[in-house]
Amino acid sequence: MSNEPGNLYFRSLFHDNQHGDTTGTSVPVSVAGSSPDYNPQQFDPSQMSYTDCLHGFMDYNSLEKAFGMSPSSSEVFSSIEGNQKQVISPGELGGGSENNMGTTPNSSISSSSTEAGAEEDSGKSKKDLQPKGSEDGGDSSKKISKAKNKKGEKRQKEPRFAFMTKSEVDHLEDGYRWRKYGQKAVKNSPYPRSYYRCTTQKCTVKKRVERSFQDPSIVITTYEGQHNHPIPTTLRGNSAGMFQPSSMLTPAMPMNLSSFPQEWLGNNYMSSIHNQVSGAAGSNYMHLHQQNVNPLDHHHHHHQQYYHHQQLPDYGLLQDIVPSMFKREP
DNA sequence: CGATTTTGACCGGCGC
DNA sequence: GCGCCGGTCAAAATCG
Repeated sequence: MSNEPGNLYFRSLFHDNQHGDTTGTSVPVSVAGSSPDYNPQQFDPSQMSYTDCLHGFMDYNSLEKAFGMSPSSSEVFSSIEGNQKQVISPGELGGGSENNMGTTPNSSISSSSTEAGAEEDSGKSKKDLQPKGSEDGGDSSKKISKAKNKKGEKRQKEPRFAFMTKSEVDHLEDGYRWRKYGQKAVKNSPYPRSYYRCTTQKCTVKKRVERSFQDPSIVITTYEGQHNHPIPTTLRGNSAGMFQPSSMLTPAMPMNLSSFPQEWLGNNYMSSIHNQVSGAAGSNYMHLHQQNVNPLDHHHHHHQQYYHHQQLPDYGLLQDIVPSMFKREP
């Protein structure tokens, strides 16, 4: 299914520059600056716990362990794999906001927040119908001989990491070079899903990009695998500069959405989580609430992040692994 | 002219 | 076993 389970970190970004994607160096980053309660100091001491957890968690080795990729701890989450069946509740997506996106698509999170009924239309008329065999003459030669992986390792168990981004552009600039290798229609969605692969040789990282069928302004990006090379383009984000809310704009810093969540989970991004995500630790997802964006701020580059996590097919829930980070502050 | 995108076919897993 | 479906391949088209 299209909405396959996965840990989804929902991030919302607002950029005024339309289609600045390929240039990629001007994506502004703000850190929850518009949140009324924003208080950078509150995270540092108290939230150190989950930040710390994330650091460990996002470390790749730890990630493997935590997700049961190493044999020693695999059984820990095997149960989680078994019972995850839930689907995102559409209503939860950005429930608090009104969809006033009509004129200012880049300034507010518009959640359709419709009920599950949205899945109806579309879907029909897939062009994927059977290949009409024959005609055309000699056919058989066109078979694809894929290199078989040697026995045991069939399916890749690469960790997948998905997040949602409110963006007008489908493909977000993250500093890496990607080559598109496929596109498929998503079931129950009018929007296609694109498949990208890192162009660096020997790098097997893949990436899927699709637009939410519920809220077209939201892009769901899923990274798979781990880059084994530095970012080909320029600089990377540093947590130092972005930590202070005053420096909402960090023009020199692209989004740097790497395939690794540690970069932005490890630093101040957590503050955004803490502030903007309201979720029940017991539920399987967290719903987002939108802080009001006042029109005056349109000229600012608001880059707000929301994290929305769902279930992962292979690795279980993030909150199950690191429950502390999903606790709501009283 | 090389690199990338487009796009239909093919593959393999899964459910019926 | 067949058909659906998500994912991938690769030839053709397009881009820079």
